[in-house]
Amino acid sequence: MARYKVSRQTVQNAVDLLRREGLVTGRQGAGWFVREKPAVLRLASSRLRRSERDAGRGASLTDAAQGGWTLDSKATIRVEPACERTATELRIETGAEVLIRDRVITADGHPVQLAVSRLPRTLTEGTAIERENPGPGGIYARLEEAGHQLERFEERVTGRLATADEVSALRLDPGSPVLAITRTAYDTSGTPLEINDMVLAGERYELIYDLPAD
Amino acid sequence: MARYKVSRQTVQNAVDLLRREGLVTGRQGAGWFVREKPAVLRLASSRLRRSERDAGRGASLTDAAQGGWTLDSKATIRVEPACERTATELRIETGAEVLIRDRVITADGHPVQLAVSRLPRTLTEGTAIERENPGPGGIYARLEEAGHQLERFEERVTGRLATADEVSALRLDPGSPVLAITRTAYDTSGTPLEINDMVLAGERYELIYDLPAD
DNA sequence: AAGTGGTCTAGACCACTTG
DNA sequence: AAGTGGTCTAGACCACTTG
Repeated sequence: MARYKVSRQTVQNAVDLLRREGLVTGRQGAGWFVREKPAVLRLASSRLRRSERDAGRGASLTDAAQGGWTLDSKATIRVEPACERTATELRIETGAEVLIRDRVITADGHPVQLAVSRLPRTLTEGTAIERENPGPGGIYARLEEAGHQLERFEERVTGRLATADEVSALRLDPGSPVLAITRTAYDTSGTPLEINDMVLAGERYELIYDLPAD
Repeated sequence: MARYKVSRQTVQNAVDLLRREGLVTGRQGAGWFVREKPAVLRLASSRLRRSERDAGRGASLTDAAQGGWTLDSKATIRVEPACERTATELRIETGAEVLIRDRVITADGHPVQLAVSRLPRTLTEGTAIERENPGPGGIYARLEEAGHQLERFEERVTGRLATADEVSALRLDPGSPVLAITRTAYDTSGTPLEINDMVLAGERYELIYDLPAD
């Protein structure tokens, strides 16, 4: 204000621009700080390979191994009747039981990803998928053990601004961009087994996809 | 201001929040308007298949066919010496000639994507790749005709906020999220042939990737 | 206690559009 | 001309931190 002879509000607007560009963070009472360039986590597309599951690594842990991060997650498990969207996408009846695994994934202790996974209850009842820790290779390994051979995954990616809930869960600054990914897992008969809605801090992740030319 | 008995600035801040969430747009002198939910353009991963090129469709046109959009693009072609990053990624010498195709892609007349494509000049000299319109199947078809068989593509995706330049080029509201994709095309010997830096209006696109399970 | 950031009021002026 | 949005000044108060 003194240096440029402008009012408080003008400085606030200026510094708010820098905040929204992700360059600085303000802490009330403490000051404005240049933001540390957040290290990029890479989700190589190899993370969904069967060889990784066979080696006992779930999709998230494969990422961790790649980037040198210590990944961890807390899961809340619950059963709910399928809403219309879920029913359509899982091709089950509206109201049928759905197992929901609601996870917060942390990297070196910091929350970096939200993941809400939905499966028809008929596939999960009595399996380790209903436990917080589903064991080596994750839920995909358990599905295959139960005879549901996976064939392919589809990921749909969009970019948008974080909602208020995401801002608080991922400790983002308001107005931060996120990557929203919806992954569907299909078995060899083309039946969807799982839908996973993920939200990632946009600037902390780089997604890597490998695509064949023919 | 009258309804809630608050000051002008307070209303401005409130409405600015809605703007950043992508819900409304302000036009000076005209008013605030609820933003039309922008239709989603889908980039199916099939867009890089050889069958599409053989059918005469480039990657962008395949998108268009899928979503019912009329896609168009304006390209500026230029030759520059390779900067360090480009040289490393294309595995050529710093300063070697690079062909740059700088494109703005429009959907139904509205700019929706920026794409800057870089290829070693040695691959493009005397080919239609150096023309604004490279012909049916796009530059990938021309590369294969010249004997450079494509094997795979790698796409790296991040989410971030639009820069000031991107805001004006894509007619975005300030603070809008974008998807930044860097695609590298490799031939059968594993040599990179092209690097394409794309910037997409985050909320207008949904990227679709297909991943095999094994 | 003094110095930060965050947000607010009241009033002003300019650019743009015509509800 | 009157009504919009955008931005600014000057001053105020509260929450939080300790430069």
